[in-house]
Amino acid sequence: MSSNERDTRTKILEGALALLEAQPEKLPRMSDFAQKAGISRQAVYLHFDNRLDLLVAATKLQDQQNDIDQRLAPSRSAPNGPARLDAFVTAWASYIPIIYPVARALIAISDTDADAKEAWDERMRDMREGCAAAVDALARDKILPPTIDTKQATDLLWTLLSVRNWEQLTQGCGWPQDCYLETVRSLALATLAGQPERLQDILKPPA
Amino acid sequence: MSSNERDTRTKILEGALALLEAQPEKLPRMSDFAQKAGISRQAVYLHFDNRLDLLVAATKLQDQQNDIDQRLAPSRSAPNGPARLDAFVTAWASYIPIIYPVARALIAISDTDADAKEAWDERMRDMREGCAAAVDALARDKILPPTIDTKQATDLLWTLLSVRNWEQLTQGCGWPQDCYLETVRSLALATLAGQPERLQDILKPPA
DNA sequence: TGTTCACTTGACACTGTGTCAATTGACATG
DNA sequence: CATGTCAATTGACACAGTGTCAAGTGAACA
Repeated sequence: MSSNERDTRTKILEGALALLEAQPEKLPRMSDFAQKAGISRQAVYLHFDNRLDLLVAATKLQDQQNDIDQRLAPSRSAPNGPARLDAFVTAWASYIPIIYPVARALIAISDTDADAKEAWDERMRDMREGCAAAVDALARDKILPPTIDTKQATDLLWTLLSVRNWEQLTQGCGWPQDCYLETVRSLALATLAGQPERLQDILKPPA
Repeated sequence: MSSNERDTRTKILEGALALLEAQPEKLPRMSDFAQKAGISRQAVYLHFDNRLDLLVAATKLQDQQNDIDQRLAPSRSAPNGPARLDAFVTAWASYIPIIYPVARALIAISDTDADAKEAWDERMRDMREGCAAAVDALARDKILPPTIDTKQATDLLWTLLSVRNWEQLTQGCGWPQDCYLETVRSLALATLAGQPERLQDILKPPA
């Protein structure tokens, strides 16, 4: 039954998401995914070629469930460069905690698996396009500091917004999410939209 | 023979460093280390408990060979806050490319091995002290923006200077080292030493 | 001559991934 | 009712890599 097949597949994926979210520091094994879904380990391979395939499918499900396009809509319709930058930073920075557990697993296997690295890199390339669009909007408004070219500005914004930086600040340094968000917004606006005064109102101290 | 024993040990470590530097994206196996040193795989275990032990020893050898203390001396003797920050950023940012291959291996196994994570975290804690010292110097000079407390400033500087960010900008985005260094210096001074005009003279474009 | 000790050889246990083949059981269709 | 289909199960296997163990070798040293 085709609907049955879908059911099991999504049961695996939702179980996998639950497992990853429960303990983001642990990397579940294929047998853990199977157990969580209530099926045999081998049955997982009836639905996914391998671990990477499963994780990629999980990220796609997650993007779908969280309507990533809608989240980015305010950025796309922003009236000017700084507003666009602000909206994009806010959207992405708010999305990171949601995708973090799966992203973490993908990053972890990227260190040893070239295919996984490619999958993660592609994901980040997509995010980079959002950075590039925001930077372009700033450039059109002639707001970008003249000594910074757009490629470099994009690289900088892209790096500022990396999952690893979010991880270090919120997980490692204990920053609450709203503090992270405010800081990153201020930093982006100050550095790329020439609004250094933003730096003055950064930063509620971490709780 | 005790001197002989030392010889083999350092032969392994130097071989390991050479191997890691040759292909930083590949993670050599224990047998690769052995082969490079011209001994059997099991002999490696006569000198190191395990893979992590070997990698940690390699980082220590590297710190020793590169006289990390001397590199940080200019920072410690800087006459004021901004000079100290500048010297520290320069010293660390210049050191990253040297330690990167080994760091990369350590980070990679950190994703799955809790002991490795602890070893790497400890290394980063040491680096963090340098950040904290620079931030304290700025605070003493009353240069730190008043809304940023020292903990937060330290976290920010620490994150800016992370190996992952260096990796993304130089390896991922293709920035030459001097461009990375200039950018990071400017960013640190603009954000923490209230010198936003530094942002104007950032950034030779990447070659 | 005999002891010591670094090192070798070859085996093994263990973990985890991915593959394969035979079997079961439910369901649908003729 | 008989048949075929198909998801899922069971149990086995190959493979890679880490770390352990035991017996043996050979050179230096006493």
